[in-house]
Amino acid sequence: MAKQKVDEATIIKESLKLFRQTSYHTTSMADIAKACGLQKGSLYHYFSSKEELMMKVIMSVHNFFKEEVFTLAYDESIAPLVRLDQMFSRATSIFVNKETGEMLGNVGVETALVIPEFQPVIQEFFQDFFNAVKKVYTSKYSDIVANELAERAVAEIEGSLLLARIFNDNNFLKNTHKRLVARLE
Amino acid sequence: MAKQKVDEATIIKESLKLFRQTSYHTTSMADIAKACGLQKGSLYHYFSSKEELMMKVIMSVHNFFKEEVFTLAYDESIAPLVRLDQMFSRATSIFVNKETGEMLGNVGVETALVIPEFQPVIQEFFQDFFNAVKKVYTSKYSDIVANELAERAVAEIEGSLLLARIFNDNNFLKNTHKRLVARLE
DNA sequence: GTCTATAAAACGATAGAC
DNA sequence: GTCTATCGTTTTATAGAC
Repeated sequence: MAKQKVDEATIIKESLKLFRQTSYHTTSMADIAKACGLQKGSLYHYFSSKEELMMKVIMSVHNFFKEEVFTLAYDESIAPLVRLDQMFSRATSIFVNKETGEMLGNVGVETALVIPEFQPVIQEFFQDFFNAVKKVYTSKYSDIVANELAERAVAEIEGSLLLARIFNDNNFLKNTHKRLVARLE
Repeated sequence: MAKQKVDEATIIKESLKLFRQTSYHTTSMADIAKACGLQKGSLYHYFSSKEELMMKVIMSVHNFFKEEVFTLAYDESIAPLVRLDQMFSRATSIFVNKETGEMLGNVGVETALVIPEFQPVIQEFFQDFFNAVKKVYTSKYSDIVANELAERAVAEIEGSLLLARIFNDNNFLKNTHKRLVARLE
């Protein structure tokens, strides 16, 4: 047996990095292979197609957010304001990070529109995001108001993320974080 | 001389429609030619490359917004609240329209990250958008507050546009429009 | 010898460009 | 229509661990 150069998790991580940097459609299997130190054909030992690889990347991002971000919303031992602050802090630092950074916003739309299989899993990510934010707002507001605030928060975060990337300026994210937390005070 | 089947404006319009529907990178020159009833080679009579075509599409969208949307912000004969309402109404109806609909958000990021030439022109669009919104808020708020509100408004609009496309539900846009106008009341 | 992670080469399709 | 490049994918072969 040939010595194993990489494992599946490494390929997913490298793919995420590339998809985030240069989008799904402009990242080739050859690019991914090169980043992993493999020949592109060898990738098919781990994944049956580029779409299957992308699907696993999406699920990997979703799980990471579940475990590292969304979970904070449900920790009743922490005050709501602190929970929200921590959640947005973590999300922001993940988004800004060039390695693991946000991908499901821009790349999500890019792919969800063209590859129908991706749409439901991307929707699930945003639904979980929304639910987590709403949960915290519910501690202070009625269900209907919490719903509106959560919808607004997710939109604001994704929009400021888009502006941050277009203007190459992370202050858009930082300002949004501040505003969202202030809304709970 | 052979009869001219289409003019440049028609090609730009058809390209915009396709880029919006299926993104820049998955729309081929053959797709565009087909939509125009041309041979793909004929497109190079009008544009030297796909990138040049895209650049003209971006500028076309920008001009359309300048003339149809942003201009409203500077019409002092109309009350600020009405101006803002009209601006967001028009922007929303353009975004929702499948023909001319918004493109510089999602496709903007998709291309700006990969093709550096696009970044400054996409930035200009958002700067003009921001300036127009800020101008209206300035009638009621201090410069610093108007600045913040405008930044927030643009982020919210772009974010809700993203959610509208991912969930295939235009209510995200309608709700955002309502909230933004209410903020001026 | 068998299994498997890799490389190498080549496939058909399609891209942008002329 | 043709060209060249490159895409995602498939196939074949090889290297080394059990």
